[in-house]
Amino acid sequence: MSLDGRGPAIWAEDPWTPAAAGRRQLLTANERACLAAIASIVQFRKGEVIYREGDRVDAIFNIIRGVVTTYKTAPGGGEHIAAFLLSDDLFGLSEAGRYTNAAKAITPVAAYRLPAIGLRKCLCKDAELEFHVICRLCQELRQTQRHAFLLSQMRAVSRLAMFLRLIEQLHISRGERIDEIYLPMDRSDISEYVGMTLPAVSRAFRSLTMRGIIKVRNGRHVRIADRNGFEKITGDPIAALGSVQPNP
Amino acid sequence: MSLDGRGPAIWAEDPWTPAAAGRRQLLTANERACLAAIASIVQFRKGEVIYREGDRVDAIFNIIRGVVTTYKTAPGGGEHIAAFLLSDDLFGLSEAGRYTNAAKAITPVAAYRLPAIGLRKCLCKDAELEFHVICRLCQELRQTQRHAFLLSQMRAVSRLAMFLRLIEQLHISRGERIDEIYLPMDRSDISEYVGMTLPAVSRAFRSLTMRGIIKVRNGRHVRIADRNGFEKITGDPIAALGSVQPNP
DNA sequence: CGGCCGGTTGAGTACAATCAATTCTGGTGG
DNA sequence: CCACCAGAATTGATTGTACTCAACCGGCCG
Repeated sequence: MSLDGRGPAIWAEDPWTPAAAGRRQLLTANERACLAAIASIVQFRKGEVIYREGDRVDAIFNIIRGVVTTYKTAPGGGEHIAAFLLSDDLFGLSEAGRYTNAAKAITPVAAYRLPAIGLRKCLCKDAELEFHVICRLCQELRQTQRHAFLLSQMRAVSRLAMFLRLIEQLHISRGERIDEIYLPMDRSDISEYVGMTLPAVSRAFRSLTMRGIIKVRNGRHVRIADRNGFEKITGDPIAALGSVQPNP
Repeated sequence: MSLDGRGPAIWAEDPWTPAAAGRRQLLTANERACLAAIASIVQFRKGEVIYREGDRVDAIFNIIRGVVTTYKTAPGGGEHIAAFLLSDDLFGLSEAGRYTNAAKAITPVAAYRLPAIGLRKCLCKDAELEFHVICRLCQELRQTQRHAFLLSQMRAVSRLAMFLRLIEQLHISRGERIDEIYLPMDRSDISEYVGMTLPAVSRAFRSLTMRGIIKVRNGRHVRIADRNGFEKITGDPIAALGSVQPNP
């Protein structure tokens, strides 16, 4: 069991620190080593199912590289993607000892596998570590709330624009330089995340493109061409804070 | 500052304990006293706004009695309700020192107000307490994921049925005996939670009623008349677990 | 009694779902 | 290198659902 030279990693902002010091590595070398001691490294092929909804929880995962989705199957048979997870993200949320969602790799994935029992021991020993997990959970919760907010929008273009903003923020919060948003998932994944059909996603892309709001290259690279119009659609709270609001 | 005789309370299940021991009080008398020491009790009238999105976070709240909603305002001006919070729930999620949602009381509310600084000190002193907060956050996260799942449904009746199931589960997990689901919120709140217009909610109620799936009394009391039909619509995972799964 | 609020109902319309056909793209093998 | 193929993505035509706007009920309170 190689340790990849470093060990598990958790990145998050402290939700209570006002100075947006930005996302940073939360774990000390010590903590990473402690986690590494119980972890093994696992690999998944593109498209491979990692676990199913309702399976007994034996482990939590910490992504090293690649993209994972968690998802649920609707009564009608349709799939609903709950989240896209990237490197350093955790997944394996459970309820009463069972996974609440299924998970699958949508790219080749490498991850640390942290057995639940060992992890729990680590947590109870280290209050600092626990606090970091709390920070990460808060971030996860905010992200899921944003997802729900997106889904509550009635117009398809709003949903797609908000989706693009979410992905953009994801990249930004990782400190990646971006003039262009890279979409690691295909259109079908997007449609399952934003709660529309695949053709509707395609049309929404076209609508935004033809209005000059975005420019699409290669299907997976999107550039915000008209930031103003874009924010008018998404109601970007960050921009709203930054820009002036003289008379409400 | 009275302590209400007991002090702050957090209820949750341990997500990793398979034996569904059910929801229970997580805090020891000690911990409750510790929290009580920094807490004050606050009251809000029905309809009163507790804080706004983007306000500086000075405190987290723990509900004693009453119902609170957290919500966001959409670009178009519409409101989106992120969650309904009941007694013993926590609210005041923050990002970079600011509230991520607004909060308002939809009934008269009494709550403990826990200053953020003091709370943080309490947390870092007590690994046990932190673990309980983690349990609670996981529960919150699951709830929000279910909300997103609900919102991803395309048919209005599905959304409403799932909403009713959510509220039912809420009551059940609190150990309340229920033959009838009580809705503490009005139709407008429901519409803002399930992402539809108010008339659409009304029609969905009527549709379920006329199909014999539910019976409505007084607008705020709903009984599941046809549990089978109901679960066919919601795809109840609990029922799915309860039913046979001979070969996984 | 009359206004007000929460809730329901009705008519018309617009948007996205549906089903299906077509184009585009990347990868493979001749 | 190009032809071919399979999957992804776009486009088209039609239908249906839920939004929109507006009128209407019924209880509650002044």
